[in-house]
Amino acid sequence: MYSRLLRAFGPQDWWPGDSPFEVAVGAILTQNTNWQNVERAIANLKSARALSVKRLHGMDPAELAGLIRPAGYFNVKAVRLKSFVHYLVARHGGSMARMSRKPWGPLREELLEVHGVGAETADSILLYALEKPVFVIDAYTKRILSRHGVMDSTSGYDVFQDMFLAAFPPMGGKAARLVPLFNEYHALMVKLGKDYCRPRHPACGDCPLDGMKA
DNA sequence: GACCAGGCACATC
DNA sequence: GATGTGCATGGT
Repeated sequence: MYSRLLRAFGPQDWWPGDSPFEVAVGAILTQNTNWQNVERAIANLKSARALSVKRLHGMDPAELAGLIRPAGYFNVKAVRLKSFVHYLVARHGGSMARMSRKPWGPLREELLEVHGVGAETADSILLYALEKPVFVIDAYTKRILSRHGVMDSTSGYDVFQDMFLAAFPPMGGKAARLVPLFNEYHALMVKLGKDYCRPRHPACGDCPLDGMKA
């Protein structure tokens, strides 16, 4: 699947934030939200000089909500951003670099404890901000795999993720090599989901995956 | 005007 | 454990 998608679409050069912290903020803002709207919110934060751990940590949630308004769910996401920043300060001295020194297994457990950070957001932060070898499952991935008969659509997040990981050989101490692959693979799934495997489009005649056997 | 977008927490059965 | 609901803006 990866080979076909890469051949069809080319590298996606995905999620280029200016810093790991910005990527983590984007991961929360993009929950169930178009990335274009997230970019507006991030631009607002930047022009307010608010895109830093220190500024967000001290900011009133209502003020933060006003800045991230274009991303939707702004009241909810303001609280979630505050929760994440609080966690980052309390557990890692406010530093993504220090956070990254921990193995991703314990980090994932910590992130899932943060209010507003679920499995996908946690894995997105681990892969795209901290460059840990974790595969991200999202609505696109679930739709594509279930529609192509690879997975049951009702299966949970971990079932999808385990299936993906099982498809790769054990890497031992070289798991870091999977990071660029997982990064690109997930981005290609999103591309396919956006352009071909859309909701209420059961048949997509020129899908790059047509003819594959599950 | 309907549908969609890189989820999550919480309530209810 | 499965299912339903609120959260909200902006593009197509």
